Amino acid sequence: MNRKICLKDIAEKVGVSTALVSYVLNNKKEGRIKKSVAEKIREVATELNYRTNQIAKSLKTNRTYTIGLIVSDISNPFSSNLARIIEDEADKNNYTVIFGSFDESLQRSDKLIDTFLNRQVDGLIIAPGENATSQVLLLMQQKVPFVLVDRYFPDIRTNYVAIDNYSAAYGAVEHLIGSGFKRIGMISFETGLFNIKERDRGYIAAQEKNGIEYNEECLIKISNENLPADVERAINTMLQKEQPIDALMFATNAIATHGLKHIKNLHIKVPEQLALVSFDKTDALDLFYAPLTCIDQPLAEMGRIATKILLDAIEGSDAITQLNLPAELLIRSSTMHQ
Amino acid sequence: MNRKICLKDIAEKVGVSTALVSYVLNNKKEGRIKKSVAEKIREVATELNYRTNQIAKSLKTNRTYTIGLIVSDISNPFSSNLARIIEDEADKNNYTVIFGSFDESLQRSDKLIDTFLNRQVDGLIIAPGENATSQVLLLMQQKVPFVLVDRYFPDIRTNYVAIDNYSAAYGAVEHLIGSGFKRIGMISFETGLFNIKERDRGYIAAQEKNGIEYNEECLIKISNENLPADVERAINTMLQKEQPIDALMFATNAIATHGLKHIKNLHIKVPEQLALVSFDKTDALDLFYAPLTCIDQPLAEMGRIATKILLDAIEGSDAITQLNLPAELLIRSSTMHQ
DNA sequence: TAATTTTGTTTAATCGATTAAACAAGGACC
DNA sequence: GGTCCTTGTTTAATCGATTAAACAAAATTA
Repeated sequence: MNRKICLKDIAEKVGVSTALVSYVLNNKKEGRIKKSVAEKIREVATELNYRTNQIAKSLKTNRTYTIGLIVSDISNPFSSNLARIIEDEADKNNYTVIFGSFDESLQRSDKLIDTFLNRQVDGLIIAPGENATSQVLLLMQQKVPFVLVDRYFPDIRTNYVAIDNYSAAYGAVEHLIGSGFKRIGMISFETGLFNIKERDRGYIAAQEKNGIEYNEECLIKISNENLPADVERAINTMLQKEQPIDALMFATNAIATHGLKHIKNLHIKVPEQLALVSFDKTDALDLFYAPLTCIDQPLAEMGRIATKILLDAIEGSDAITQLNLPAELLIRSSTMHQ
Repeated sequence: MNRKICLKDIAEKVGVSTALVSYVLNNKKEGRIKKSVAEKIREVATELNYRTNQIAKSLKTNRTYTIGLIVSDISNPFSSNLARIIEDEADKNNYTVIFGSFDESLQRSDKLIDTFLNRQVDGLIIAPGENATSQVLLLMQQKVPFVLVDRYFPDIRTNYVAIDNYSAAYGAVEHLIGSGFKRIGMISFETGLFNIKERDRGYIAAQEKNGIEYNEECLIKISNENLPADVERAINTMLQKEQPIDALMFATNAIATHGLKHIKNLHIKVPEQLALVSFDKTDALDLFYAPLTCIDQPLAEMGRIATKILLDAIEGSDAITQLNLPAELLIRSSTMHQ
């Protein structure tokens, strides 16, 4: 790259000190600086095409106006949509976002946090993985401003914005039961993640509450590693029981996407043979032959609020905000008898 | 945040100069430093939980190990998938990615470039918008390392990685013609973007080459602003002609997604009444009742190569690499007569 | 007129690293 | 014993900003 123009270049050209240039370009000491000089400085700055070196500025001011976004996979539509909201909200406040995906690996998220802190981000927005409690505790101890989104730890007092997963699942199952479905399956993750466990719990509770005996075989927890194969196997299992399921719930959009591909291949009629509900809302769910009834998380709100909370924390607030927003159940063809 | 540990803290605790600490932690002057001292320094660094201040380091070394990714919308699956590839590739080389979406606004992309350059990114990966030529020329003039992806300008000699859009569209149309479809429509963007215009050109050329007279009414170019409404209108128009189309091609995944929703609502049989082809490959296209024949761009390759080219440029290479990769036509139900 | 205030600007320290160059002490060589 | 290397470490400049404090000159007040 070309040698860059710095304050000194402007200062020399105008014949003043760098301090004065800095004051002018930052609009400080407004009343004190002679108008003609200020004008001249601004003129020369534009003429030389001056560009603030944020790195130098950050070193001195101890603020990078950067926030780090850590998610499991930025290419998951949930994450990329969230990223977009956060980007916009950050931008409004002159922040820039750096991001990283940890693929549910504790080691990778450790490394990401480390990298981002080295880069002196002003704060972090994290959708933490399983077993990330020690990570989070460390951040608290180091007094790093951060907020968790989507996923959180009920036992740790941190900022977080998420939905009420229990109620969301509960509501979805009640809707299924109300629509006449009786043998409701669910594919979920074998995980310690609280948000997922809450979905499981809601699924179970709604059935018990409505006099449906909870059948262990109907809640299949798969691993993230072999997602596609595990989903297929789970569906096959639940359909091949002597009492096959008549409704199926997907705990996440990733499970749903693979589940739908399989169900499609099996030429199963939805909802006649099998009703379906999924968490999240994606284009893929819309375009399935029976558009899916889904639990639509208020992504825009989550992203906006999370960013807001983080920026407040960065500004020094030590309030802790914990928010469980309601998710909306969008009822569509996949659970409606014709 | 807590006061941070810096080199000086380690130096004082060990009783040496900061220079020595820096040498040790960066593994420089290997042979020269007494082993016991080096060990002690490393020990104290861990003990104090030292964290390099990358900002300070960057200021001195003039390298941030950051690359800026500028796309129209990070939440578009094409962009987020690309972002993920770039992230992984960057990470392998110890780079971090900052991103920004410009929503096809020239002004916003100008601002993003400005912000990123102020932050001293080492280089940029850009999927540039319409009329961005002056932007790009400016980057060249300032000798900023950058590479364009997906979109590029044929008249400007820059690094780029994209597909061969003309051939991709041409091939898709030939496939349609070969499958017996005769009145092929296309919904594209009214834009100056070369990659889109190439798709249009391929669409037209393939028909002419195969003795199908090109009908202007069958290529409808919409605007990005009212995409959903425009897509619906375009489809209606092409279906309501006295000679309705029997096949339709979507120029991008965004057009396709909205188009499919509409076609679904119209209960059109695919491919019996209307065959469909789309650029890009997304889950949504897979889950449509007739999985879409699509032009699958080699995203992973594009992302990897683009990153590689950029890193080379950052390292000082002034080679210009221009790559048009072939895209694969995935033939699926939406164009196959039963 | 002297003291004080205001206006306009500069000086110089600082942020936390890196790194060329200087320096000191010990060992090898003639 | 003097010269020259080696080895091991420190000094000090530097990156490009910010900003408290100092300073000088002009204007106001007493």
